[in-house]
Amino acid sequence: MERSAKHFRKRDAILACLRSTMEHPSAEWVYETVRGQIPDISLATVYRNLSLFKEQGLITSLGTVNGVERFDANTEPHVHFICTGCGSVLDLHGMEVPEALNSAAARESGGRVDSCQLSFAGMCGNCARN
Amino acid sequence: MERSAKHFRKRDAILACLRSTMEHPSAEWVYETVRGQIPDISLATVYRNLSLFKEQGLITSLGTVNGVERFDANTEPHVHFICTGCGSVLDLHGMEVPEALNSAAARESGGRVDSCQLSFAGMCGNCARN
DNA sequence: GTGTAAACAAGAATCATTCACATCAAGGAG
DNA sequence: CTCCTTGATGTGAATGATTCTTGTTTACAC
Repeated sequence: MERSAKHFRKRDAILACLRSTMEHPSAEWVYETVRGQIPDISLATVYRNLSLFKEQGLITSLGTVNGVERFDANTEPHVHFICTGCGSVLDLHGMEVPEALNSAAARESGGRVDSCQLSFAGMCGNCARN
Repeated sequence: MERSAKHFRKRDAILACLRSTMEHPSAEWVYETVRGQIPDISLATVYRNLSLFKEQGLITSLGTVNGVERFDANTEPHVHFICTGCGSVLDLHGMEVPEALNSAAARESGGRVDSCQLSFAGMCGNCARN
């Protein structure tokens, strides 16, 4: 049975927020941003829905940057650059993880490979200048 | 000036512990393990020295697995397999991150690349069977 | 209306990590 | 040897991100 849009107002707003940004945001960032439209949303709702989306495969986690988890609504495999200065995260385009690595990983681990993550860390242009 | 070995007894024990295991351990694991030899070591000392070693480049961090940070005394670039079931981490040998990606990352990010991490996530042989 | 189930808010609880501060050990100067 | 400085440490409190608990609200089915 279809549910009304209103029933999922907040859940949808959280997902829409993630999908409309290139920020690779934290839970806190999503909370602050969604609060602009829906002032009575709570942080627990953001956390609850983020982990739901993650289970459902609608978003992925980049892991933690400076102790806080960062999310990405772009579930296509792609490469990240993480600035250790300011914590910003960029997508790097035009780079593929060679497919051969994936099956080699499955073979070597003796198990099942679900995902793969390639990321570079360093200083972004801004932070490198300071 | 050289310092006596005794002055760094605990610091050295922490580093030795990291170097003698393939566990990719957490701070807690290091604490419990070193405590076998040095019962009066404290968890703060473990944390303190781990972040010191990290600054000095003697160890690297894998990032967090299930909310806890994991360390690796093998600073050679290599690939990891992380089991999302039991949290174990394996080294995958015979895989290189193509060098071309590194310079492409530096170019695209407009900054400086310090490190690179490639990891696969999935279920290890044991966990996949359950 | 009544019942049901999911979504939610608020705040408490948890847990990894860090901090503040007092203490201790080692080495050098006198 | 005694004083002094320096860095390493233990203890316990503090922090901060994340999760849990409980009671409330919402939308829908009957």
